[in-house]
Amino acid sequence: MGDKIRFFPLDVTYKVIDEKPVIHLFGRTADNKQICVLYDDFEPYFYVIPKRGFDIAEQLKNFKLTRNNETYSITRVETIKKRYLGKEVNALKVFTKLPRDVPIISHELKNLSNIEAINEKDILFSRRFLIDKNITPLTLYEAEGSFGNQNLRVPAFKAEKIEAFGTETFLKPKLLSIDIETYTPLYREIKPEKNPIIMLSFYAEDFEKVFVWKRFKTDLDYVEFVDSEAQLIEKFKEVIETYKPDILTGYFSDGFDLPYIKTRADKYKIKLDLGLDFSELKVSKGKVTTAQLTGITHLDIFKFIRKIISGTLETETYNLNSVASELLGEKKHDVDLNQLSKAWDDETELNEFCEYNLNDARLSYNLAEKLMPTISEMVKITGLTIYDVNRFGFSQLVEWYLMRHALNFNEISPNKPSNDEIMKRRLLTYKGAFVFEPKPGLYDNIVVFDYRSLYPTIIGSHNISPGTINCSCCAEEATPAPMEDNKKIWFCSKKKGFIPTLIEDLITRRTRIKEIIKDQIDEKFAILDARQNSLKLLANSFYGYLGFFAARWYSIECAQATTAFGRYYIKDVIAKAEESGFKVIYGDTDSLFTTLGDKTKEDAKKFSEKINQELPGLMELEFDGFYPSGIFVSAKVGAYGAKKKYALVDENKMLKIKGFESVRRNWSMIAKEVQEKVLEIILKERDNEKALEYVKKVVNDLRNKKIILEKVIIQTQLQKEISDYDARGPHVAVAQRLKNQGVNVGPGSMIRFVVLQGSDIIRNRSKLPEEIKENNYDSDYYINNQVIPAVERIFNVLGYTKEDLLETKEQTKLEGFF
DNA sequence: GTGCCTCGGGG
DNA sequence: GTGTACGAGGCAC
Repeated sequence: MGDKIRFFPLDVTYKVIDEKPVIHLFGRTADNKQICVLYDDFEPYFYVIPKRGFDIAEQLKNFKLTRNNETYSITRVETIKKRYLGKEVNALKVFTKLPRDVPIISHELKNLSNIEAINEKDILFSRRFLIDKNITPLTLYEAEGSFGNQNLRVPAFKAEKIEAFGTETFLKPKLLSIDIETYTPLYREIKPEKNPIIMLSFYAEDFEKVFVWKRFKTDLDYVEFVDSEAQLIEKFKEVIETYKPDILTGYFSDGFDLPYIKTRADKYKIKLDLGLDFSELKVSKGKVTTAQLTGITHLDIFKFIRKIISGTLETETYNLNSVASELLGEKKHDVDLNQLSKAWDDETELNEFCEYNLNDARLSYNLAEKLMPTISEMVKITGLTIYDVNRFGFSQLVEWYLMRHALNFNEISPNKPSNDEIMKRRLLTYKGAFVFEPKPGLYDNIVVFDYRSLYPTIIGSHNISPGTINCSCCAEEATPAPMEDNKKIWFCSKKKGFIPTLIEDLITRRTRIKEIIKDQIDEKFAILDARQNSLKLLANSFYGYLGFFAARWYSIECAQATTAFGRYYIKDVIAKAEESGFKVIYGDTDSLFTTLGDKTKEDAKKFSEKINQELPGLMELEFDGFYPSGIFVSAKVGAYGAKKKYALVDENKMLKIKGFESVRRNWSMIAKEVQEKVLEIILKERDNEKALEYVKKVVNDLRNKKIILEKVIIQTQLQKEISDYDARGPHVAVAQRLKNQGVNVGPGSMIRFVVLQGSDIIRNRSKLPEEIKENNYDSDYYINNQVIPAVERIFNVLGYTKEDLLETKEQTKLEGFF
């Protein structure tokens, strides 16, 4: 036999060479060199399930289709016993010559009679390969074969055999981060077709560089001048070609940096043929834009953060500054980007912008490095590439996890629903979680309990799965799910289903890891912690997946049964808590907030232990925390209290705010500021009067124009051409005036305005901050439409009305007289 | 409830 | 490329 090499796969694609699909596995060898392992012994296939009692294998073997002078045929057919949603079927595994034949032939077969179903016909060949050969990116494999010639940027190794080699993981892929700054004057939209890239920065472990195409005096050693934007783009290529990263990363680089670079490169007819097979940077534009390079993994760290870990972050905004502050404790440089284009035009020095540019690349790099353990654990659990894990949502991660394991269970994966089916499914709703409405108020000594992984443990413990539902074997003796309507749903009690088995496996793996890391503080901790977290995230997504309209394993009955059990268990624990003398103030889905009353924290812990003795399977109630004080706020509309809207302060005086108005940019700074400060005074200082006085002071300051203009600016983005607006809000009116002044505003322009005093309608009183000479903003507008709504509900809880907040100091005094 | 509009990330 | 594309929240009606 030939040579042997060991390597970590990172990216996979295939090419048709000599009428044969050849898998290309790009990665790095154990001795740290880039490589492409080729494999040509994998055939495209799909499944046909014939109608019971019909043998159509021969008929399929002879199938031929001619279209546009091309012949499509089935190369061979295997008869194979499989399971489909838990039931045994005699399936036919139908092979074709090329991957592209699969959709064409399978589509044509639909017309044949005696076919029950056609499955697994839309699984990308590369992904199919990873599943069938049980290859997981980032883990070590040994390939046997020989080096050969291919037109690639890296050595090609033609493999006859690829086998797992131990459990080693590729821990340190070579990361390179990029960031660009573009020419975008104030009030203009970001426009790649029109405006140039003016700076480009790179950051890596041992490399930092900022390219700029205008010269100025600088002491920054990482700044390198080039003569034109075209040269800057050439540098972009050159650095990637010479640095040879495994992963190219950026913040929102799928949606911004790489598409922008591509648009500019097209303008100069520069080919971005950076793929390791010399293919070009591929930008696909839809509602969601993606940028892909063959062989080099493009990681948009923003996308991963927003899609996968946003739930575990405190911040509600996912811009680089907030995310970096929370995860890294570092911020973006405080630079007014509006001045960049002006400085560029004025030919002044750009040092602070270069520093800013490099720092952004550095932050993305550090974020990518920090999240690498989570990403690679997700890769190892799902078997998908980093590129896919980065872009998939939870439902897709669950789906691919299921598809990978379907093979081990000898299950055929169900098909994706048709559009019609999706439309039907979208219309179906069902009862969700139970919410114990909070009575608005300020509370002391709050104890929080929650069911650990409630839905996953329910699915596991009650064997909830499309393959175990209403089985005939248990029709007589099974205990049905606690549905409140008359619907009778039960799940097999004799045989564990496919989905419950997988979800319990995830839960027990996680529990085991949590046991191990209890007494581990070394460098292994980060990896194990990332692993347990990934396992949790995936397990938690199963329930949503079962009820997700586009899911292959969709089952609304399973989703319904899951929430029915959930309601049963939370109501059960609420009743038991009250029986035991705790006063329940709030409960939602899987958690329970009670006040201690005359009980102690120890009593609370004992209570959860007692509950646990009665719970089935892996279900468990946890004592989640103790908070000296907290506030629950009522919702503005509807008969319900405020779901998920509360603020707590813990024993370390840390404020935990949930569900308050997300801080959107179309709120003025003063409104955001007041809300945060009020919660702080009430919960930390326990001084309602002080909070009230604080608001009154702000209201008063607004009346007396003592609040600076900067804090009352409202920002709204123009979404379309001014003429296309039916509803002409204030920002549209301001944009119109800007346009009349000759400023080119259009879709994307950020309109900043201040509402001035007067009696006219609001849009006629909205002015640009630059047009305003004194603080003649409309105090009443800011008081009534910004500041008061931000805190009104908080004060309602404390027994104050809007009127109390609005009393001026003078009026207070007057009242004293009466 | 439906439909329209806006935001988000990036400069 | 075994093709194709957001998701949630506020507001007016």
